[in-house]
Amino acid sequence: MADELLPLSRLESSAERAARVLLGCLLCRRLEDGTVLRGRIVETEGYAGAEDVASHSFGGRRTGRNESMYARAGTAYVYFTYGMHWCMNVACSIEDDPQAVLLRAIEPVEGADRMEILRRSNPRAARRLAEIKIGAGPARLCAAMGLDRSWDGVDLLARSERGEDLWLEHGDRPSRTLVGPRIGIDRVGEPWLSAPLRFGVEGSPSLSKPFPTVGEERAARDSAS
DNA sequence: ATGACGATTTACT
DNA sequence: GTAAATCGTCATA
Repeated sequence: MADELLPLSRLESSAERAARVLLGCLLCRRLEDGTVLRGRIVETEGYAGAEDVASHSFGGRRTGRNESMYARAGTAYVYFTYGMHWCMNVACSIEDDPQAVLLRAIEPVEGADRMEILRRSNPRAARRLAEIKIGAGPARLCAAMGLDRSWDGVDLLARSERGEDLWLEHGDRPSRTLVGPRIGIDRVGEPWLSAPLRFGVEGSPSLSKPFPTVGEERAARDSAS
């Protein structure tokens, strides 16, 4: 199981299912000097494609920026936002169906020291870094892994032969999965505003924000295989 | 060419 | 809790 690439068959489905599948998987990066970084994915959000008002691909919108959303499952969609942050998604359907999963948080598994240096290289690095977990947020995740536009469109289900690389591996499945509404989409209306498409690994110290603890959004048994 | 905006984060009251 | 930071992208003209 260890060090095995995630197969296409695990990802090629709906955004909701793929967002669950990616929990526990390892986001892996090889740096220029050969150092390998591994982070366990502990928080994700599904974006359901052309029907989803909160998605960059709502209404079939297809531009230079979001073109990677329309690619085969396993393709990275990395975009720049708020004039200073990078965020990373994984496309999760067939070509031309723009469903994707936003990676919202990782826990360092390997190379945490380099992740710390990478996040400090951000000009707006937090003053109180000790209180902020490495990778606990979509933009913090990209900072820790050193990701930017140059990784947009990369196939995460294959390894490159030389140089830097980025890929996905199997990892320990969460024993329980947290579910809640997505973050930062306040401008969209119902039902998408409160659609339960945010998922988290219960007990992880690296979640970007707490999950709701009442009603139907309470932690539920993970039904993914 | 211009203007509005953003799947965030940090600083500050 | 609220506001600022900061700029690539897209829609409009």
